[in-house]
Amino acid sequence: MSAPEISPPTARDVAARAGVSVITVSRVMRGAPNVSSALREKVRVAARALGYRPNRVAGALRARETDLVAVIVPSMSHSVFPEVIDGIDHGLSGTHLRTVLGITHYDQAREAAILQDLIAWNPSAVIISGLEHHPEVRAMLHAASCPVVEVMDVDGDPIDLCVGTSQYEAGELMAAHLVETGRRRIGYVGAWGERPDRSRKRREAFAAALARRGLDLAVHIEDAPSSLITGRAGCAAILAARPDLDAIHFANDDLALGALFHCRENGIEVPDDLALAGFNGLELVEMITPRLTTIANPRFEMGRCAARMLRRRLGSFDKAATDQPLPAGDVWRLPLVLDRGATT
Amino acid sequence: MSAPEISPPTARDVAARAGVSVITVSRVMRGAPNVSSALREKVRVAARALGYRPNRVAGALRARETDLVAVIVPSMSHSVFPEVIDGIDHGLSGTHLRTVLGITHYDQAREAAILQDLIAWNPSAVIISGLEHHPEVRAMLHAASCPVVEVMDVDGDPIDLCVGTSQYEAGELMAAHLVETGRRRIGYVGAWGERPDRSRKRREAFAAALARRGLDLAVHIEDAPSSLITGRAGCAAILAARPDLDAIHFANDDLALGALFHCRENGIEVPDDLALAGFNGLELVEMITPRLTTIANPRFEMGRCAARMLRRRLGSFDKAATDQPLPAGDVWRLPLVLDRGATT
DNA sequence: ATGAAAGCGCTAACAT
DNA sequence: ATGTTAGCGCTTTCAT
Repeated sequence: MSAPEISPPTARDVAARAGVSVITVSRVMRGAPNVSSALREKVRVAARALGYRPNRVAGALRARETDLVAVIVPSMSHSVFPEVIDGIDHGLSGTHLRTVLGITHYDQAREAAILQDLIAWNPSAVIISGLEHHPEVRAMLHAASCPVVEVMDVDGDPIDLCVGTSQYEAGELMAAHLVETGRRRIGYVGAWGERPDRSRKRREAFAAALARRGLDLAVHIEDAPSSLITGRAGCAAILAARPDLDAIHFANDDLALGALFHCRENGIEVPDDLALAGFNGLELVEMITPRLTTIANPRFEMGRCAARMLRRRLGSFDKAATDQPLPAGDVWRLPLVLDRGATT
Repeated sequence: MSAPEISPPTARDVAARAGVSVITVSRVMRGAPNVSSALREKVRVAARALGYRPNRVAGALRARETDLVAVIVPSMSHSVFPEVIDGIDHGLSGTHLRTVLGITHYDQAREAAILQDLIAWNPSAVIISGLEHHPEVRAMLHAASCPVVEVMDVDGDPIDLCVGTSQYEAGELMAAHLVETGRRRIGYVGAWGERPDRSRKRREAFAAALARRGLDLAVHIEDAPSSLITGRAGCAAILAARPDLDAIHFANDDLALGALFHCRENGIEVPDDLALAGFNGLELVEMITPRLTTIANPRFEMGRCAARMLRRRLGSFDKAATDQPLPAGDVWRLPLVLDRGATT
């Protein structure tokens, strides 16, 4: 509280103590070449004695290199984006790169404001969720003087780097599976204006794939954020309109799981009366009985790949890791895996 | 790729265009007083024309105020910490404060390294999970020239600010509930060396409260990270040793949920044969049948309060929000709410 | 291999 | 109300 507010030691203090110039301190601290081991050692001793840590803000200003990675995601309230962030953090470990977080809450205006604010930090990279952005956001990303990774989705026109899965592939995969296992009266339940846009892409691909097979799709979109409760409500709603359905595909696993509760409470046998299918491949979905059908979306891996892609671009494979050969190209499409669950 | 790498406009450029001095530009951009509306307008026009955004790194260096909040959490792989971060982000909105993230993976050495790295950014505040830290971490936090909030737990000796719930209270609450509802042969299942330490505190309080009632506690700790799978395994293991148990308290809801699957698969009636109790109050636990007993831990709210506490300390209630009166004191203990679930 | 000088882009402190 | 000067702490550039 009433601490004397002592300011931390600077490179000058270390230089004075070690009897060298500030620039030598700078070189030693950065591990730069051209310092004799004698001086190197003197500086190390002095720095340790004073508890010196280089001020990253000053270094960043002068070197025009902040080592900050702006990570912009739409939400933290389901496990998808935290897992992506976890993957990013994992992929960034061993570098000095640090994640600065922005949460848009699926609000494009907010996304623009956050990006603007983060870009003012002169980040070393931007990782942003999705390929669909407000024109202003696209413009800012294009103008950014750092690498940009768009993560999650590969169906579109990336600004720079991109890693994700194909939403179209997901929709087709699920349509093929449900039809192959004999379903013909198929519904789809989404939530909250289909945020993120990826869910709309999946639905459209799903509907198109069914159409190609001569089937149509009953669609119901709940006007509420995606959650178990919303899934339960959505399931009830679509069945009220179409009690004959033999399969429902949900925008994600949370909704599908909520639907499972509706079915349990109403004596609907899953998957015999009704198949339930989600998207994401959450751990829970793979444990619950009956197991739901889903598509495993590699969330952690997408984050990890985004980080590795950045490091490749930034040339920051300082520590090890260069041994693992990275894929070539600026768009990495990761595989989706169908989990048939109990629907066979 | 081969972009001309044009450097963004600076305050000088704006000043030149507006025919004023740089300091006037600075004052206008910060909304500082003592600028005539005529100049203010000129600067605004010039700034907009050039697409000028003040460089936050330079501003931070000079003003010795970064507006970065170092947020250090142990994990992103279950929903607890993402929700805390969501709360922090919410509580920080309307300020220029930005979250810089560090994930320790429950590794104290890593925690120290991350903190050291983040402190070198001269953050405006540190929010860190838990009260138990490596001595080196405690020392760094004490030496930090910014406010520090320890979040999650209030049972201990806070360094500065603190907001969380009482783990001891949680343990006692659950013991009282299980005993009141007639259980007498009680077990406890934890995971992974009881990380975070809070789970150990809860277990100890739980055991002590049972002891006061003349009951002892069968304890089993799985050596694996907390997850549904681990909960299922832990439940099986403790029942193998103690098939007579009539209640098991798990370190968290994930474990308890996994246990529920074990019970289902083995014809154990919950809660009639065996009561299952967790901790956290996850949405899912409140929907599943039978509903598990749990204690709602206000994760989002803890994050939000941490941010509000900081803003109080930093005096950054710039926009509105001052109307909501903040609690006094530097330690906020938030309430825990028992959710009896199906165990009555 | 080492250092001196200059300056990154901004804002505090001090004029006027 | 406006500007001038200085300098945050570091690293680039250019000597030596």
